[in-house]
Amino acid sequence: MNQRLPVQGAQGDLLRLVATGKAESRADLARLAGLAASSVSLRVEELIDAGLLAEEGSGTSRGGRRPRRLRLSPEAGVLAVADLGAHHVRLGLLDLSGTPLVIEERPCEIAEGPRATLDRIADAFDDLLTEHIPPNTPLRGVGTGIPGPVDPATRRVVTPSRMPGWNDFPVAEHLATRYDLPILVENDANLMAVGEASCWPGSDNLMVVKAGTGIGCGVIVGGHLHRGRGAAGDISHVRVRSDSSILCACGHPDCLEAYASGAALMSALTESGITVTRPADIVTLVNDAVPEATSLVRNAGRRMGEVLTVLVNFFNPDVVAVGGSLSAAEPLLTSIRAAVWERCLPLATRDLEIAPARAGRDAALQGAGTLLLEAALAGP
Amino acid sequence: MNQRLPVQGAQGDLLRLVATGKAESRADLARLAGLAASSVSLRVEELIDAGLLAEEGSGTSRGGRRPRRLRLSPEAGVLAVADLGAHHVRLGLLDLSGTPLVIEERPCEIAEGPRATLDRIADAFDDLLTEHIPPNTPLRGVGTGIPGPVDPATRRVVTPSRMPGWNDFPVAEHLATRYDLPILVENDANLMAVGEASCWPGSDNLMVVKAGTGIGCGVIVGGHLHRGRGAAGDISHVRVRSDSSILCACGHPDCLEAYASGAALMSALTESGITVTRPADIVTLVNDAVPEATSLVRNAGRRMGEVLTVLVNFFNPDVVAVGGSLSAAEPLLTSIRAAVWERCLPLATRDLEIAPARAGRDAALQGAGTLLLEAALAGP
DNA sequence: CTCACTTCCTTCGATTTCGAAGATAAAGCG
DNA sequence: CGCTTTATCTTCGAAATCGAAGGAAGTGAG
Repeated sequence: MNQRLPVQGAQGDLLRLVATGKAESRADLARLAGLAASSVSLRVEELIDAGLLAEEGSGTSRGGRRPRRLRLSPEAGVLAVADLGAHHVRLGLLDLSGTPLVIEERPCEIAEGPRATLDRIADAFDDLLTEHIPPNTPLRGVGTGIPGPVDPATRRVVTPSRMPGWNDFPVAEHLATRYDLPILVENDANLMAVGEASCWPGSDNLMVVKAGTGIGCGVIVGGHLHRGRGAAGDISHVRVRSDSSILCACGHPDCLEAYASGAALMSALTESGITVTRPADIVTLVNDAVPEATSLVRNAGRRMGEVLTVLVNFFNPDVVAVGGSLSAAEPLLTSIRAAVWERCLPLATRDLEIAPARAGRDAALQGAGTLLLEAALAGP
Repeated sequence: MNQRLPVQGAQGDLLRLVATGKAESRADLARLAGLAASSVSLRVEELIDAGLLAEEGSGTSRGGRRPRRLRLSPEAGVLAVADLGAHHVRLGLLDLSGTPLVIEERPCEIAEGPRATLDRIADAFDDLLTEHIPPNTPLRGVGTGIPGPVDPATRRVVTPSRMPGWNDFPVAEHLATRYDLPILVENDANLMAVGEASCWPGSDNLMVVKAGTGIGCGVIVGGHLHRGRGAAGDISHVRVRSDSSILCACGHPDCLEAYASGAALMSALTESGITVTRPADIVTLVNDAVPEATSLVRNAGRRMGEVLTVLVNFFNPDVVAVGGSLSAAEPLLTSIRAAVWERCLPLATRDLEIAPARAGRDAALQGAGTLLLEAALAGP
């Protein structure tokens, strides 16, 4: 099982370089792969014969002969990716280079349990495939993001909150019964981090914070997703300094999540008599200059910033990217910045960029595409 | 300049595998390097001819013919490494596999400035070389640990505290005037982390805390030292929760260092009328069951544990190793463990080991050896 | 002890990869 | 417009690498 792309040896590296957009010509490939130009030409020839690569016109000259541009062939295949949320799923098809072919959002209650949910996703994939993709184009991989911790060893969901019936469920195995393909199961914040990372070329170490209903975080170290033992990236259950004391769902007092998550802000607003149903509503209130909302968001940013201070000193990333629905509220980022600049070591903030996420709503799907391409190219 | 080992192509990989102790025979090499057995034999032959490898008897059988054991030749060369402290320097010579040949400690005031200090180290290297090493054995690399931040890009010291005259000094360039060799300049806690990492086979993600006069920390991610932009691993200037307020030397209130460093503990003891001159004295007091000392150490451990909680959740390492002179005080580790176990996510602490450092006093020197071997083998 | 089996290492022809040289194609320039 | 320069890509002999086969040296079972 797990049919991988029909490539061998150096072909995989070359295909990866073209798919990730790092190389567009044989000359690029020779430079980046460290192979002789002649070897590259041979391998490329094979890849074209195999229908994976295609030549497409010529690129722009750099002072000499114009390169013959290489592209992934449309028939090379597609990837089916999904990002599962609490009440809906965002899913779509990408080509092997991660370019979205079709993306849509469907309602989907995660509380219905893993079987129903995963089957719903798979059905949606089938719909999209028959509707948008020529029948001879092969599916090369299937992946999904999960709003909870995933054990990378077993690829099962582990002790998720708000996901009844999912604990210890073998997600990858279940999908494998429907697809004889590389299958990816990963935490949603991690996927988002991978997707975001490709928007920051030159930055190898990133923290990507997802500020939505909850607070997620993905970590990219040396260009690769850092999983640790499966739980890496959690910042929501860190204790924050506070006068009062709020008990978090995890059983500990004063977790960041209890003060700064979208859920926490929403219940605080409700208490002051303002009704909101989604984190995005908070952003609207802030944009309408409702003082209670602005103050709450500013406070949340300061608290997140205090936590990030510790992590920036320790991890010393190039970039902290802030995404998620709450990130659209400007005071959030401003307060985070203020807290980090104030307290971090000058050496750690010297070249640090704290910025809004660049990848947009499909970051997680793009990230899934990146990881799936790796999986499809990985050794036998 | 920077004469590297006379190896090319795959030879480097093979030499590295033997030097790091991962391979002991041609068969091991073939397995680990992914080369054909025949190619390995050829390369090994060349390395033996070059005087870098040597055959040494035979190993133990695994059910068939006994392997012919491979070792680094003693004439392959030596590495000169130093670990600079505030008032002394620990330095020595290693063979290419990192085995100490001779190690000694000399008094050395870092406050005398970089030129005097580095020349003193180089003189000591010369002494050791003439005294202990046959004259035809080449020196293959020189490295030193610095008790302050080092910019990995420029290999200069950056804004160090307690190192007058060192700021922005080009340490590597200065050493390069005396040695036409690979030169390593690295923060001491980072070196210690690298040395410690080799004592935890199978663990790819480590945090190594050095609890001495100050509090240092080195991070190993995926088996490699994580430098970030040069400041990674700092945990000493993290704000801790506290009722009182102490101003740290860095200008911020309530840094961990101001509460839990050896220096802080010493001044607290002095205030209670107990005289101590070195962090090791605190350990003695604790072992003699002096209640003030024990209580202070326990408190320091709890505070360090609280900070580590955040980092363990985020980084999710396999191991947190605690070294440095203070680590010999048992209550320190116990309190750290208690704080981390209590507050961290179960998923993060599931397989986490919080343990005393294994590498001993020469951890940093061994780490320097590991990194220097890499540098000496790296491409031209 | 003999015989089958395992592992280690080398030999040697087949294959792959390389790299220098040349062919192709374009830009810059007087 | 021809000339030089630059860059891309291919050709082809040289060199490195591989892999199958086999010898060497051991273990263990009958």
